[in-house]
Amino acid sequence: MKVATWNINGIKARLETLTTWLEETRPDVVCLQEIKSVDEGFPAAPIERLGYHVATHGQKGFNGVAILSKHRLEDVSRGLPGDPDDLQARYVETVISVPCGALRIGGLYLPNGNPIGTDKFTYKLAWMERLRRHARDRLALEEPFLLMGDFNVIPMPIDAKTPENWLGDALYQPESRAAFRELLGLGFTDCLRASSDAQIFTFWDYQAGCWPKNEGIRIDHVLASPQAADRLTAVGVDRRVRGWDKPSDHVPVWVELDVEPRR
DNA sequence: ATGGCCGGCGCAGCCGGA
Repeated sequence: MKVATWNINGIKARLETLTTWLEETRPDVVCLQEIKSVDEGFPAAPIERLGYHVATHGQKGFNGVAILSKHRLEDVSRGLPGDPDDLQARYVETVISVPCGALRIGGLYLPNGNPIGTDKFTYKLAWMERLRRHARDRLALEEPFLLMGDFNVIPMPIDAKTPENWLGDALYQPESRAAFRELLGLGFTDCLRASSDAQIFTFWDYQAGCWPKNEGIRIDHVLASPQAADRLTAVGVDRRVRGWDKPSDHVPVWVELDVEPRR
């Protein structure tokens, strides 16, 4: 089973890019971030025609997440628990039936947090604390669980081509990185880093020729619970998609899991 | 050459992004 995450930076601007990629790579499940659409405005029909069920959690203008799945979506929940006053659409979770049982998937769009020293950064850290609590509760279920999406955190110096350029940025603050490490410390595996020590990026800014110069960062992550990590068979980043016409500034990150029953 | 983008909203130019 192939499960992917992709910050598509606007579903309406990226629909053709998305359907082309879906037809080429045929993932079973896709978590999307930054759909920048309300639920009613999400172009579900062309995606459903490719065999996907669609669950959205959108808002007007920006943010917004979605899950696409070839398998029926069960128990879809929208929003990250812990703050009823938080109206930003950044988290969606679902359960999918697979041969070995249930696979739980949480798709997230973690706040950017820039500029530091403002309420935006405070919001980022508060959101990460809510995520830690929620993730802890989910891990207690001891089931295969993937927590994936645009984390807006550069975990380590190797995860940026030029880390010194990010020293004043919310994505690379000690507090942001520590909160990400705390998540891992709960028992998650950072799937990409577990599979390779290489420098691999998932985002290249549109500005300043970042893509041709390969001035990238790794901020899109797939975290696996122990029960999911135990079934991990492959990890990849679809880097080539950044070179397509009208690309998102992020590229898809995916994992493959063996979901067959064990004796 | 020392600056260079993009999407949404809505129809100009600002907001938000990373």
